Amino acid sequence: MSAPSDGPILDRLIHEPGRLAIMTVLSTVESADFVFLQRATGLTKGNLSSHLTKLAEAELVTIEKRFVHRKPNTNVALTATGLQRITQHWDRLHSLRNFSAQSLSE
Amino acid sequence: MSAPSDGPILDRLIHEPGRLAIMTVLSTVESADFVFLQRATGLTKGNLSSHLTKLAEAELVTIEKRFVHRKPNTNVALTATGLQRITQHWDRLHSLRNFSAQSLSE
DNA sequence: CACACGAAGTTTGCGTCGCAAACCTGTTTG
DNA sequence: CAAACAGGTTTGCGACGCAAACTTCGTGTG
Repeated sequence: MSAPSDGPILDRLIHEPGRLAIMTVLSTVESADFVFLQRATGLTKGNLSSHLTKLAEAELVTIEKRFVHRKPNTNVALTATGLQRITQHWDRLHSLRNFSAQSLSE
Repeated sequence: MSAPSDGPILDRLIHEPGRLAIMTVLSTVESADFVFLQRATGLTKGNLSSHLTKLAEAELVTIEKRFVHRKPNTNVALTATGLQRITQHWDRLHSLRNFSAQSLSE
């Protein structure tokens, strides 16, 4: 059967709204800096910072800190596993949505 | 613009994996009882119970407790607003996924 | 009858988490 | 120089989800 009770356990680390937004944006873009991500996701600096730290600890993103025009510039990109995981997460969301009740009838 | 920073703030109450599963299953089915939902979602009794309580407190579902064949039977259904909210939630997830970076360029 | 057992839920304890607010550090601006 | 600002980081705390313990009612079974 292919009920939601199967594999599709949603990973909280990625599912959390802020991080889902971050990961999804990153999956469309090669790399992005802190300010861009903040605008793209609507997160506050503080929350974006701590979400990025978590994602980096899980090795889903890489973070590079530089100076550009004498200002700090934090550049973020998905790792290979990060890309795989966000893709998989969206797949699981889709299969959850496409769930149909009769698959439980056995 | 239609960036994720706009409306699409994801509602944690519905977004939580267990409740997202519950609500999604309920949206396909008119009504379901406790045991059915447990199998459909893969949640433990305890967690299903507490999630249902939260959903009921938010008036997204109605809960009716009966006895069937002398056994307790808890029947759950979406309210009108519940259906609206889960539908809206999936819409927002889709627009998040379909986000394209250039909408920020202004 | 008494006692165990199971089904169907509920309650509790606790570690974890996300958020807002405070803080930090270097750079312009008045 | 002081003040404001840009770009982040750290902290405090209330809320939350999970697993495990508890409850209640009904059904064997010796």
